[in-house]
Amino acid sequence: MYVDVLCEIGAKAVDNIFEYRVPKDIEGNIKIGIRVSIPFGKMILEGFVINIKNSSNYDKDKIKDITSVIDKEPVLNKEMLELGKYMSDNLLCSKVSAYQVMLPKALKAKAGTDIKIKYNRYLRRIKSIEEIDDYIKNCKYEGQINLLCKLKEGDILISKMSSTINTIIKHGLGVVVEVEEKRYNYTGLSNYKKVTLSREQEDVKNKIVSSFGKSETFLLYGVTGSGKTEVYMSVIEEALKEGKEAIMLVPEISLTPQIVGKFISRFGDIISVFHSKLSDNERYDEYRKITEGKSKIIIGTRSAIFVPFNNLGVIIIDEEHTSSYKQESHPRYNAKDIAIWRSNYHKCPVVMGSATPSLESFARAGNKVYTLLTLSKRPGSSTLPSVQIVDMKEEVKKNNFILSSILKDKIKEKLDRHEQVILLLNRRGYSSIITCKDCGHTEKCSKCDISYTYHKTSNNLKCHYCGTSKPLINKCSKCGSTNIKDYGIGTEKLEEELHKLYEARVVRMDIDTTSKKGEHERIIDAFGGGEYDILIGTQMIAKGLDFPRVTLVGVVSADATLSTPDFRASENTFQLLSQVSGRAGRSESKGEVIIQTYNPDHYSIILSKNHDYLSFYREEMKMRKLLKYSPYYYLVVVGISSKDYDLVFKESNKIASFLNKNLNGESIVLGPSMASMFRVNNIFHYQIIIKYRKDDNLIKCLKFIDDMYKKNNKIEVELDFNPIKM
DNA sequence: AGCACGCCGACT
DNA sequence: GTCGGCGTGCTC
Repeated sequence: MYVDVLCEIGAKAVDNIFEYRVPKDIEGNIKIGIRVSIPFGKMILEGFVINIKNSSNYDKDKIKDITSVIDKEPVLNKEMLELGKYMSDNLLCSKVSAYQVMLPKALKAKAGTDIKIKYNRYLRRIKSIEEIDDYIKNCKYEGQINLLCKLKEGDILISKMSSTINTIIKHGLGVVVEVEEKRYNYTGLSNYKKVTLSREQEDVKNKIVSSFGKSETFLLYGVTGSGKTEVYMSVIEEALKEGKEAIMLVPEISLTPQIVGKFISRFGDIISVFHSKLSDNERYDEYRKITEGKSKIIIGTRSAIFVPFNNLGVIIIDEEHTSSYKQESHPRYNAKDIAIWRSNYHKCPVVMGSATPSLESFARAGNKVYTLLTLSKRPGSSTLPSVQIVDMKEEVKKNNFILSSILKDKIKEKLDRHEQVILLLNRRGYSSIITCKDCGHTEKCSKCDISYTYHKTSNNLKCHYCGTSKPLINKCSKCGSTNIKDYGIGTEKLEEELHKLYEARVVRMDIDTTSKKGEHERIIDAFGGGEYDILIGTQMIAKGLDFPRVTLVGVVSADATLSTPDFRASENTFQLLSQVSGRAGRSESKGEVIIQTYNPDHYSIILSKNHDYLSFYREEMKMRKLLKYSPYYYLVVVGISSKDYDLVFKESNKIASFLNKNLNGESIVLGPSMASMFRVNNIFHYQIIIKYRKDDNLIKCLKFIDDMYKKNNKIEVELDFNPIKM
């Protein structure tokens, strides 16, 4: 007996089938989709059995025996094997990576992984920030400085000990603590009551339920607060009644504990939950509940789309417009495409819901590719909040740099009435640019050419791209002047400003305050429970939160999103503003929203004022048509990167001229141009953008390029179909 | 990914 | 003369 094995190594050069012989005594244990241990060169690796056969064409003297069979039952079923094939053919990703991404870490092919980690070790600070800074001043080792700067920000997860860590401990600056990663249990909301659906909700539900057994994609366009979650739950209930299973994707579960709470209250323990903060063990536990048939519903982020249900009844994708459904690293898949593939396989409907659908989805609904369903009313008495736009150009003249007069007054008014306020500022840290007033030099990360962000809490300069930190400098690194000024407002500075202006209890929520597990929920619960008056945060506060006592939402700067170098900047701005506006006035009291901007005439801002999605859609579609962007054209980004600057430049041009010659006349090849983050971690990035409608040569050409550079390990070529960030 | 093979600079 | 730098290519 012989087998085709896909080995664990992700490198492109090894992403091929290797043939092995199966010793007689373990033949009975071999199944397709099972993991095996194999000798590979001088190593012992793991791999997936992709095929079983009786003979082999490979040189009889060179073929080796399988070492052992790892699993009792296959980790990949027939559907997963087919899906992996589809992914590697269509995304041009490596075959192994397609399979690995479907599995929890405990079931991935990876020699030496024994998922039994019960404790995590952290390095914890035991001296004050000032004392650490003093030590850094006399320290000349970059590794220590970087680590100490991180230590000032909080505990550091340690994967293995190093001399750097030992030195820090020896000097009494930190200690190693072992923390048990507790099971992350969601408790159901005790006060949750199943509500009766409105007429409109009932209609929508019936349309979805009547498509059970068919592969159909619905776009559920429902204004914020129109009760999409209730519809999802009753659809899932119907699927369960038919003995089927359901997948529900959400943008980021720790952002939406309230939704999870509702589900658990209604459906109990037949739910598995997947989110980014689960430990490997916890994820494996949740996964096993599914493979053992104990779970019928999975609620989770992107990767939950792969769970091996055998009798899938419905797939729901909430907030379908969010970028998190697209994976931004190696198998660059979009969970929405996987959902549609699985819906074809299982003959079940897909429901994508949003108050501000992506232009792509809404256009498909217009072309009847998706079926449009609408929820236009907010059930009960709550109404959409009133939105006011403030021109910050005028406010600056009055010396109001952070908060406008009107926003200041409104905050005061709400505080006096003991109501709550949410302030959104899509930029973390204290200030975003550190500039020398004498020579104009801006402090930038030495590896990435990105301006440092100053974090006052830890007194660090931090590169938001590569994550390295160094202490704040007090003189210009170019001319030595001490005349240094910081510009730009981040959440930390906003917090400080609020403390100056009001006697209020303020809580800040951004990556820097929520990196610890469970911290997210703690802040949300504490704010919801009235322990704070003002919640400030980055866009992570915009999604899915529901606080009845919030009557004012302030957008401190709508321009941060609008000015990103991305053709979706307007769309993202409109979505963010609409979404954050929906946080105000979730109950009887009418909510108010104040948007501060330097671009008060921009259509994405004006139209969000009236919650006018349809006008925004029409306006933005005109731009997309004019500029030949999605959804009128499909996009592929060919990313070319290398440590060698000259080589990237040369090869990028080669690739571009090859594409120009070989693609059909209708496709547009742009570039090569420097990527928006040209140098990150000392690697240079170029990109070529291809816009196309239909091009039979496209996949062939890209596959050719991909194969060609598989052999070249000096240069990395990465293909991104329908990119979200550019 | 890891390891061997192979071709050029600085040392006991 | 050799030791060792890491560039290149292979692994069923």
